[in-house]
Amino acid sequence: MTTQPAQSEVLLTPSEVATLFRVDPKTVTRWAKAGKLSSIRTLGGHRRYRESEVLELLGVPNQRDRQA
Amino acid sequence: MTTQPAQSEVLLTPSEVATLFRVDPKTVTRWAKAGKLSSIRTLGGHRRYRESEVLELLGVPNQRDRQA
DNA sequence: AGTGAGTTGGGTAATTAGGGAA
DNA sequence: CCTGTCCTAATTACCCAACTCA
Repeated sequence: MTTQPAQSEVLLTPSEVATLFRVDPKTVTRWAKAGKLSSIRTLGGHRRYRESEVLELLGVPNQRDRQA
Repeated sequence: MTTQPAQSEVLLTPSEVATLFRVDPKTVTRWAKAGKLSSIRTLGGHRRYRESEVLELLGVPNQRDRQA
C-alpha cells in the first residue's frame, strides 16, 4: 500500500450496469434521472455508477457490510 | 469494450423463461411469486431470472457443478 | 487529428406487473 | 391445483442524430 487515493470508488459505465441488470443502457439512465441510482458525471456529461451500489441493488453481499 | 466488472449472473427476462418452458410469461411470474423460482428485480419492479437456475430446472446440466 | 465505440437526448412500440374472473 | 386470458398502468426496448470517450 503506497499512495491510496482518499476514497477510490470503482465506477461502472452505463452499458456495464445494463448488462448486470439485463436491461437497456437507456433504462439505467432513467434510473439515474429518477434518483433511484446515484450517478457521477464525467466532465463531458456521461454518467458513471458506483459498483458497490449497483451490486448492493443486485443483492450481491458487499464485502464491507457482510455482517448484515 | 464491455469489461465484466464482477462475477455476474446471466439474467433472463420473463418472456425468455416462458419461451424455454413453453408457458405464458404470467405463469413464470406465478412461479416466482410462489417461491419456486428465485427472481431479481430491476429498479422498476420487473423481474429477471437466473439463467443457471432456469437451465437447472429444465434439466440442462450445469457447467459449474459438472463434477457432481 | 481521426477513428470507432459508447453515451445522451427525445419519441414511439413492446413487455411486464397487478388484480381478478373463467 | 394449475394455467391462459382480459384489463389498466407502469416500466422497458428500439428508433434516430449529435456528442463524448479512449
